[in-house]
Amino acid sequence: MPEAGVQLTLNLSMSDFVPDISNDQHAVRRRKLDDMRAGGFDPFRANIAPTHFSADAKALYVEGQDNVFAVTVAGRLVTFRVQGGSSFVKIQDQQGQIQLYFRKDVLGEERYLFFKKQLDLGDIIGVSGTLFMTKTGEITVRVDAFTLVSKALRPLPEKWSGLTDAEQIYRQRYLDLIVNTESRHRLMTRARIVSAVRRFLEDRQFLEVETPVLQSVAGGAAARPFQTHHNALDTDFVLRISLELYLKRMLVGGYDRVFEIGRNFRNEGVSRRHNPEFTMLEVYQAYSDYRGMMTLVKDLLVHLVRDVVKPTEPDGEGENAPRRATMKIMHAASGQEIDFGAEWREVKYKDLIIEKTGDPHWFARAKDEKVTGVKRLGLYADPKWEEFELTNEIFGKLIEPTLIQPTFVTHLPKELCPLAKITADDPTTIDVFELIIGGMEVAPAYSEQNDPDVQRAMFEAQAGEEQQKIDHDFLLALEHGMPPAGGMGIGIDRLCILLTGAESIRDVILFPQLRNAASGGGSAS
RNA sequence: GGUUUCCUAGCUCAAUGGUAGAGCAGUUGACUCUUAAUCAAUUGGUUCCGGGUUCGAGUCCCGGGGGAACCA
Repeated sequence: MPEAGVQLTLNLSMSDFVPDISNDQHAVRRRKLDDMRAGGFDPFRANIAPTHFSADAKALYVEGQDNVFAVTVAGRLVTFRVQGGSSFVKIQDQQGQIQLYFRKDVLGEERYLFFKKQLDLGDIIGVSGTLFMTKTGEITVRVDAFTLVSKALRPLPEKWSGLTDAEQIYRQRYLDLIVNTESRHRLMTRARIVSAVRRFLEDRQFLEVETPVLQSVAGGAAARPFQTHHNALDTDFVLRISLELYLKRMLVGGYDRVFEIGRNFRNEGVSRRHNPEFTMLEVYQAYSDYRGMMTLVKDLLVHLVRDVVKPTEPDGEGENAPRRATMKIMHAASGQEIDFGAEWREVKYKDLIIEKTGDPHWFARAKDEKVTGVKRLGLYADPKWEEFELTNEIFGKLIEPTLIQPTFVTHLPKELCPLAKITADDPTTIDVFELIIGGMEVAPAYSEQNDPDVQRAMFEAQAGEEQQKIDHDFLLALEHGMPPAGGMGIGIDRLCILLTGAESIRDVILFPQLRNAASGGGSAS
């Protein structure tokens, strides 16, 4: 065995850098890098100018026109098949993979040997050459020249199984993206969804704005905020839990159609459905109301399914049947297909509760009768809960999870949200809907409360002992007059779970929040 | 926060309480149209960390760390 100490010697000034993992493959790759540098070539100082991404390059090829189209492409080496004097490898870029064909008689002895001996899976290279089709029908670049532009000092995960360890997938997402095609596509779809949402709203004259993350009062939702501190101002801040109150100030300011796509932070549990930081879309439209928002959100989701996700289904029998466009997306948890193309159900909250309890007079029952009723349905009921909480337990546990197809649940009890307008003919409910899809709340929307006096009363009632949590600056804004408006919010992460068929919120967030990794020598106390 | 469960080579996984293995990757060699290329040889281990039981612990027990699922 050669001297490992020599192999690991770095030609860099940061000589006290010690790799956390040192293994044979790492040492071999580092030695190759050292050899290259000793020979006067440093891959980290090299670059090339690609003319095409992989798929675009392949699309250039015209059948029968071998070695006519010249391209320069770049990417990471993901398969490496050396076969004596000729070799097939594949590189991967943002669009996918493309095969490259290296020949000793084209490149010459020296360059071919460099290719064969100094390159490893995971390295990033650029090549120039011409397109041709192999015997087996794969469009391939016949390489005339190549450059190594980045050396991978660590090996890629296994090519067939990919990376399966959930922890490593989240902590080293870049590896997941390199080797797991499904992850790469899912997270790319997320990026496209966000981008399509922006375009959809901009096409309808909505302005995208950015409001503060650091706030004095965390308003617009009921959640525990993260606390932080500004040193120079010597002031405590909280991270926002909602976008709502600042966007409404924009309505007061005369921006009639606004939206923000931004990160919210909630200092609560972490689960398959919850990440401490998550992305929220909120939209406000002056002179609209919750019914206007209903049309908007439905148009938006139909657009996203049809033009971004683009699901297909087999058109005919058999495994090789052609596929046709559909509006159905598989919902793994329920085993059902969600059909975004069908009529969307609209139903009042009260009607769902009455249906579930079988009691047409449920809302007139005394509190102890409601406690009994909830328990009879097999749920836990705490006598200390408010009446609306008892009722909402039925909705949350027994009704919401069963609403798989897109369903607008309207006219929720007014206690559930202090920021919406009271229904004209029913003082116990508000003019809102919650759009439920796949058993999850996807989008709540309101006819926004713009009466400053009613709003103040609602805040005061809700705050109870914690009057200091009332956002008086927001109330001051309302007193200057806010136009009637519809407002709507969509949890982007949950939307992406639905539209990509993901199982967990962590699968649609690039870097989900985890505990600090074990520091290696974790000692027992 | 509770219950269950997982952590072994770079990766994917084996191993009745009894010598820690395989595939891929790597290394060496052969091979000028391969498709998880093939063939031959071969390197590689703090079994998450710390204790304990035992003649003997990857395996059993206790504590800790991290992940996952379910519940709250």
